[in-house]
Amino acid sequence: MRSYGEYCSIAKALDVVGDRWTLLIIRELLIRGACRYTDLKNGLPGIATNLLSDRIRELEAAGLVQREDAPPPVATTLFHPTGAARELEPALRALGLWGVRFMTSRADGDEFRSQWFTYPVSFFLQDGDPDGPPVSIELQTASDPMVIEISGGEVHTRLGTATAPDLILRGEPQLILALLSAKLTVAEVTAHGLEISGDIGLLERVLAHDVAA
Amino acid sequence: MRSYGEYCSIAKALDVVGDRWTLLIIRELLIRGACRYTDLKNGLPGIATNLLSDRIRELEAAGLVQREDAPPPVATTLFHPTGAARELEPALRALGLWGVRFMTSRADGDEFRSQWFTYPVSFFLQDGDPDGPPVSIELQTASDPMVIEISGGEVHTRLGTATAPDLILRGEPQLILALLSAKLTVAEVTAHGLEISGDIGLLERVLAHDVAA
DNA sequence: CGGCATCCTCTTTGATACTG
DNA sequence: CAGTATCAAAGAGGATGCCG
Repeated sequence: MRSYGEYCSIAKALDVVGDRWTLLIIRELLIRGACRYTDLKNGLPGIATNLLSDRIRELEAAGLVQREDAPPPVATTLFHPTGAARELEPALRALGLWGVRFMTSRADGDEFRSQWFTYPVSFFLQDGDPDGPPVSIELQTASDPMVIEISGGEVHTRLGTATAPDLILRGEPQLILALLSAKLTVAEVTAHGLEISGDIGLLERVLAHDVAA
Repeated sequence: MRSYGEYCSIAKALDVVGDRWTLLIIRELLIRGACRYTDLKNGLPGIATNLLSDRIRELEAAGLVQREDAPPPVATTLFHPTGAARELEPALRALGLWGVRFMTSRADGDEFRSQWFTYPVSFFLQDGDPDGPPVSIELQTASDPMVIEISGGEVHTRLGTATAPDLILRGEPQLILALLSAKLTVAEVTAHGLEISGDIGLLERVLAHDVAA
């Protein structure tokens, strides 16, 4: 990217991460941790492969990505986010929170990946009963399954399935999001086709009732 | 900007403000409030005038800017930031804080405008003595003069001069920044050419000693 | 298959000149 | 003051080829 040539910390930050796709690459690396090239490509639908390779190299040069030629059994290149990249998390969180306003409907053709639930979950869910038992919620969409684990006051997410989820939400991501953000009620999302099975009362424990969004 | 086509709030945010120059236009509007076209152009050195006019129109369409054809005596168009634009402030703050790491030296040819001090001042200064008397610090660089006003626990900045500043800092912005961020001492910045006059002890009151940057 | 590089087309940006 | 108009240069997108 061509520098803005401004002695301003916002402009300097954008000199490094303001290029198209760059912040989304950081998003994938922060959500998923070290990724293979193919993981990144899958998490960034629409990116041209030459652009991805260019951006990775630029991020390496800027010290935001570290490349590791992993030996067998991995036998592939892993791209790690560095500390400087992790320090961008507050900026990504702030942008993501601001962008929630555009998520009420899903544009035709918009791609979706389960891991993108990570930020919204962190915005909208909290453990309302830190002393309660550990519970898990499985999210099933057209993308990979994902699990929200609530335990001891902490809310975590990961790709994968739960062995015995306490609650399963199955359907369109925008319905799951409407439910988690309390924009729609259980009755409403069910009417729109979301399949809910398990301990519905669990939602009371995790829904944050004080989000400024 | 071409949409990323991803159902992710970060991608959606970048669909709106991810274009080159867009966040910097928001920066100017948030720092200065309603601006004339010429103010924006002056605060965005390097932008092509056709791009500025394009971006303003896009921001208007997105509901981040409101145009006002001010009647006399102003007799010019004013561009106001909307509430949605103001809600981007946390994102700009986070990016600006991250970008402070690139401010230790000033690249050759980097432009500077006094109002860009606003965010760094908010990062690094605080009123350590909320019950103390109101004081003001005037910053004099090659750009317009600027005033930091400390009073009742609050720190404010504005373009302009103070009638009787308690402290004047005059010299290169990177030296002022090094002083405010406590990267260099008074003795060091003075040795590098910063002219300091007035109540130096005042710095003790305002330097935040606990910034995570 | 994973990690690119090349080629080509199309879009966006930048620089400058000009206008009501 | 607040833009348009024009044109060259850079960047993005898409397809495909290559090599371990």
